[in-house]
Amino acid sequence: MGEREKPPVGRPRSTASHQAILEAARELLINKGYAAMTIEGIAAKAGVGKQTIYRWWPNKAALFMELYEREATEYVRSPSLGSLRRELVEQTRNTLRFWRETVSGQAYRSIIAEAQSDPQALERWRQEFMPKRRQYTLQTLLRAQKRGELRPDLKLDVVTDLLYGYGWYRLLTDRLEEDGEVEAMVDALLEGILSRSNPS
Amino acid sequence: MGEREKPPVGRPRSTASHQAILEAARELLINKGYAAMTIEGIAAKAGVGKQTIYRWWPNKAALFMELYEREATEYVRSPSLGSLRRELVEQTRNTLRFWRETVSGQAYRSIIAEAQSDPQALERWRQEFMPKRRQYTLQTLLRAQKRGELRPDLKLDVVTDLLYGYGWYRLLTDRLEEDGEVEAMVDALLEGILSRSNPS
Amino acid sequence: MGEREKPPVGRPRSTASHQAILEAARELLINKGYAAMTIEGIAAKAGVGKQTIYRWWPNKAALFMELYEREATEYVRSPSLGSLRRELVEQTRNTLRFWRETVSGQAYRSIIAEAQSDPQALERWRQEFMPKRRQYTLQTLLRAQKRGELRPDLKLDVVTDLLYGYGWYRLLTDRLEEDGEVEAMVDALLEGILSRSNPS
Amino acid sequence: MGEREKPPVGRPRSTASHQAILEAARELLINKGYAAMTIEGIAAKAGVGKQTIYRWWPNKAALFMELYEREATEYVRSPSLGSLRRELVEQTRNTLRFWRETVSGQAYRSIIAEAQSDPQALERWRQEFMPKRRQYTLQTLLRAQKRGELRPDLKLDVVTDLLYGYGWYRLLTDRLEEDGEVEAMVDALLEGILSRSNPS
DNA sequence: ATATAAACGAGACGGTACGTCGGGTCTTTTT
DNA sequence: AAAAAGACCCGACGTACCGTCTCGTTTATAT
Repeated sequence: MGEREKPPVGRPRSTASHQAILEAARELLINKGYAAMTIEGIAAKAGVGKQTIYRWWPNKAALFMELYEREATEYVRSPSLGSLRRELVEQTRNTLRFWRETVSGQAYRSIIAEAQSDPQALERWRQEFMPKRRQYTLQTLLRAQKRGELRPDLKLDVVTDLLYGYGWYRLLTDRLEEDGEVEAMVDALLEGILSRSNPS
Repeated sequence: MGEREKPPVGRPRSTASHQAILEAARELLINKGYAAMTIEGIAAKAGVGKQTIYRWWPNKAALFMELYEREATEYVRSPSLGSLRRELVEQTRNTLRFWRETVSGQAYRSIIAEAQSDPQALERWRQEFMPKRRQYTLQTLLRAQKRGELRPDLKLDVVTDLLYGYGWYRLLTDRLEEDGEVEAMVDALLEGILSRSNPS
Repeated sequence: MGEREKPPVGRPRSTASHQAILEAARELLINKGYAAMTIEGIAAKAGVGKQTIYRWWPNKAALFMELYEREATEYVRSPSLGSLRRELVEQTRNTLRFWRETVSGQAYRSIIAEAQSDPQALERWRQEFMPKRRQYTLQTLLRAQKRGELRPDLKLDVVTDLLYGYGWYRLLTDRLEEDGEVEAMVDALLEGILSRSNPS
Repeated sequence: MGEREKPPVGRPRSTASHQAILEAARELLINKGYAAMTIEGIAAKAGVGKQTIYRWWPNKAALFMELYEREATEYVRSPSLGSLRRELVEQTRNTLRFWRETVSGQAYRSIIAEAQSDPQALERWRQEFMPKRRQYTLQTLLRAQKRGELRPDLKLDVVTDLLYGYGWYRLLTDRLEEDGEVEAMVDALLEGILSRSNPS
């Protein structure tokens, strides 16, 4: 009945190498930046054969996704704070802060960049990676909708696109510094930009 | 008083080569995609020395900006259509269509990608390139604000970030196909997402 | 006591590539001449990455020394022919013939030429290459000296310089054709040029 | 009847440029060595267009011959010193010293080298340049032969080859330093290398 | 104990593109 | 007509990584 996992034969994967590779990649990224973070360099720094990297990750992007996942969950959550406004502000600011303060934020830029010239990578990423990230925002919106705070006909995916797009745009144009604009953005989105006296 | 332009000495820049380079780059991009569009390849196809390319453009990104500018202006404008809603919908859809239908759209993705690993390129780009693009959206918003359609306290830059972010996000996740979501997005932005009966 | 050869690690050197490189170099030299025999061309013809050449030879000169050594030993020896006169004539004519008839002779000119603008190459060459070549002449002279044919106070290195210099001079001025002058040269060297009736 | 030199039309050759080119070439040779002495570099240093160099000299070798000729005549002569032995020793040592102490000696190595890959240059050089150089040695030998010092059947060209070959060999293997070997060489050549008691 | 299997480090391999350098030519304006 | 300036095409340079491919070695399970 239940799937039978036949126990693996042969030498098991070396956790030491696994760790060394991720650590070397991380350091290279911090110290030299993305361009200088080559597979060749990672292998050398980690004291590992190149093949060992290629055995476990198909490319750099995949390697970085692993780095990213490890750090992201600590920063970005979907907490209940009572008010949707506060929740969205908090969530957006946390995301920008995460990108600003950790290596993985930089990696994220790199992953996005790399996906632009590699359709397969982009597809894989859209399938496996993005939904996990978008769910936090979607959950928040969904809760609010259930509370009756949101217009019932609203397409939540579109709103998520707006919120995510805003974040990406600031990330990719390197404008992650803390300013008051996140509140203004959330306010515009919640209330709309039209003047109430003159609904179009 | 008046600037004195001393006439240039030496062989003048060859417009033929200039054109040939841009054309070769364009064709390579169309046929083989961004990754295959190498400086080496462009030079060969254009019948030009590599040095001639390096003499006039510091890198591929710069070369593509020139390509992009040429095509973009035909697609994206800031027309007066009476209603802000119609203008924003039109503008956003035109932008997505431009990216979808022309080579330059693909190039745009590449430029964004490349800028992520080259801070100088990004800076240059933010200075020289982005304002020219953003102005179309800003003008539209400004006109509406003058007509009294928009809340007077609104930060137009924040709204532009939202609109531009939305576009980028769809571009970079390869979701440029025509769907009804642009209208929904503009509607959410104009009217806000909160239910009216229950303003937060 | 016995030397401990630690077994080599990693992929072993490919003899096929080694051979292909030498063969390609040889053919290019024959067909197109020295100037056209570029590293780039050799790599292409041999179906080999450029790096593979640079990994094993520091420059073209080194590559050719290997070619040269292979052919030279068949032509130039230090045979015992009974008479020193016959031995020197034979040896000198064989050398000129070798240079005249084989590709390596032409290469030799090129190596000499290249060494003139590369002090390190010259030094390496003097250390590793020249002694092997000079030994054939030196052995011949040494045998004769032991037989008592030569003046016992003679500096054999100086005589070798004279003989080798003569050969080089004819090589480098492109006068390798067979003529009677080798015998005359050896005769002058053996007997001296002074008239016996009037020793200076 | 008499040849009519039609007066030159247009801007006359600039002696300033001519001098500047030679001087720049000389300095580059001294300071950076032959490899770094490029046409490009000479033009830049002399403040001259490359074309101006190509207009007057077909290649680097020709340019250096001009440099060489200027200096050589001061060092190497064919003086009468009474004894052939003294004359040959003096002449050979002067030649080596000239090559060792002046820039032109280095240039000579370069010219020889360059001629190896340029048959036309070699031919031109053998016709125009070498006879002028060889005559000093030939004159010395001829005087001695007339005095009856030399074996009357001797081919003087062969002896000149030996002497010149010896010099070239030391030049090209970078062994120009003063040692006692020149005397030993001349002695071997004059007296022969065979032991008198046992003529072969 | 001994086979079998997989992962490992090391490093050579065929390639592709890089960015630079210099050669020799061509095209301007200036002298 | 010659000069300076400098852009042009060309081709080779030596380097950096890519992703793949042997090797000999190590570390497990299966017999």
